[in-house]
Amino acid sequence: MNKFEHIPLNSDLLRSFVIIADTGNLTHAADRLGRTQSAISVQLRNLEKSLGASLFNRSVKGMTLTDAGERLLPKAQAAVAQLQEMRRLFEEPLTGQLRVGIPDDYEGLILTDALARFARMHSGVEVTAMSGCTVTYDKDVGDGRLDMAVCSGPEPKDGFYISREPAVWAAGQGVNFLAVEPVPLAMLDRRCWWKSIPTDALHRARRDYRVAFRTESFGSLLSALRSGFAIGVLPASCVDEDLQVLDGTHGLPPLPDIHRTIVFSDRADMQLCEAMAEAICTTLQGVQPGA
Amino acid sequence: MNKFEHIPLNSDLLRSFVIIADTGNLTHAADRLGRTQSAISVQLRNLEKSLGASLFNRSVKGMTLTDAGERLLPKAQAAVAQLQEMRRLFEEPLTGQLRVGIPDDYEGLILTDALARFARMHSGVEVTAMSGCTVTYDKDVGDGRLDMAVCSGPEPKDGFYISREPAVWAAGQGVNFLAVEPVPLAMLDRRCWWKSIPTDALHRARRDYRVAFRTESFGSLLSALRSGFAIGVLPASCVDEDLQVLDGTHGLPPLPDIHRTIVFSDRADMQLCEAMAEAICTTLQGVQPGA
DNA sequence: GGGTAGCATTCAGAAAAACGAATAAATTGA
DNA sequence: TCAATTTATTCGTTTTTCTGAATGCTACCC
Repeated sequence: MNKFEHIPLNSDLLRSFVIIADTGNLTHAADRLGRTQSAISVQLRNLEKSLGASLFNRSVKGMTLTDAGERLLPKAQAAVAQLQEMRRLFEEPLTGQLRVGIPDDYEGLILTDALARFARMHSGVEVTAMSGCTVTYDKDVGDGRLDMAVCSGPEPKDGFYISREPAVWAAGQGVNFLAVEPVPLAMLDRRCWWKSIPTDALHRARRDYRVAFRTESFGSLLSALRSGFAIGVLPASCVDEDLQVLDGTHGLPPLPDIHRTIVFSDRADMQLCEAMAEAICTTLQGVQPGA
Repeated sequence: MNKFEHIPLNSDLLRSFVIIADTGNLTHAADRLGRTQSAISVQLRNLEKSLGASLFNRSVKGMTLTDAGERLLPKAQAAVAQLQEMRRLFEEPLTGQLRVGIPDDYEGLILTDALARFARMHSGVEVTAMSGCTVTYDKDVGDGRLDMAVCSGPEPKDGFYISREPAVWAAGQGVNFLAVEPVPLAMLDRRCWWKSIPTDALHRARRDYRVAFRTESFGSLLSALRSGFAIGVLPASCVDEDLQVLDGTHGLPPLPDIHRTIVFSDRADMQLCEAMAEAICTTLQGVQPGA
């Protein structure tokens, strides 16, 4: 009288699902879950079988959600978050100091939310945030000037892989750059990968361009694009109703994905880092669906 | 870079926790979970270790929640329910007919909620509910006149053990029966265990009593007690602010627990039964905390 | 066309969890 | 005091899951 099928979903499988969706990559997900790729592959297969629905379109570029997966994701995220929250019920509050570096580009805009969330949850921790360019963080963390840093770029760094999203060509609504030659380009003027992504891509596609707008501030870049003055490269999640995405049909070359990683210092208090990483992941999850 | 401690609680452990709390009995919980008693004992130990808190006071009478357990229970229930809900996202709606028997005592009052919940969730199922006395259900289910029935009584039936709660002596607020002899007793006049519980207990304690109120309706019994006219036996969850609980300090003997079980017909559609059982359990969980 | 990245699958072995059965310890009830 | 109930624990066995390493497949990129 005890053989009931209606057993709740296993939260471990669900967690794997969420992290595969975050990273869009089985291998990275497996790494983050502390499992092997084959184990996660099997887990996902079991989850899909148990639900009777396919959750991901597998491709050689990675895993993208199916409609069913898209429907499941927010609920799964909520469930996992709830389970994580429950653990905090019995934990004593964290204390200490934490120096964290976050990019000063679009992620800087988003991640202030993570800092606020963290401050609300762990009021005993004194956080020093530093907003700067990803490329220097590697060294800052290695040298112990930072405890942890969020890094993003076209190549995943060694560290705690968080998520990825496509980079896209963006322009203001209603503007047609199809015929314009050379293309007017708005770009970030930084000593980092942001600068070279658009020009490299255009070079490869042998498309002629001119730099019409140059700025160090990500906010200014967004404004320039919205105004219809030029086109440029943005992370997909930045595109809102004022912007349109341009692609191959407009004669523009494909762009690499942007990968997010967190790097940690050996000397850091990992409990604090972990809590901050959690806040960051949660914040980014809230943003991703709009991507 | 992947060794993180902050792993969400495992939902299987949490489910075990919820069901132990429901049943108040490791052995029954294990039965319901389709595991052995030793496995559940170990699971609980692991959950407690992982939270760093003790969740149950173990006694030879069963398991009762500690303060920590009391705090965790509602969240755990919500989390498990959420996981169960998620499964429904991908299931096709149930159809068919289901004949279910529910007691016409206090549970009948509560379980109409379960019927309503079930109807809302599974509109394709035609439910026929029958409200009557527990003792006849055994036969009705065995003979196939009912697909399932909720049974309650001072002894657990063979079947799907749901939960238990104490029976208590109750009287209207502000009334003092300490000195009254013989005790004025209000009782249910039924051919079932309800009738014999109070009288048996009083006999054993050699306390003199007289039957001051006799009714077949549970509602009337409640009214009689509230009015201060007599004392009687109620399930603990029925005691509200109009009633007081009497115990040994008032010279009244201890009472047995009331056990709830669901029995199923061999010929019933178990998918439907399962869904109904889930609705019933969820409803009762919502009530229990007030017990 | 060759190299690469990424997922699926396989297999032997290791590790973890549960079984089943038995026993200990504690407490209640007769 | 004895019997019954209930949880805790133990132990050898079985089942399940994961590892690690390898292989196949496919699509993409130079």
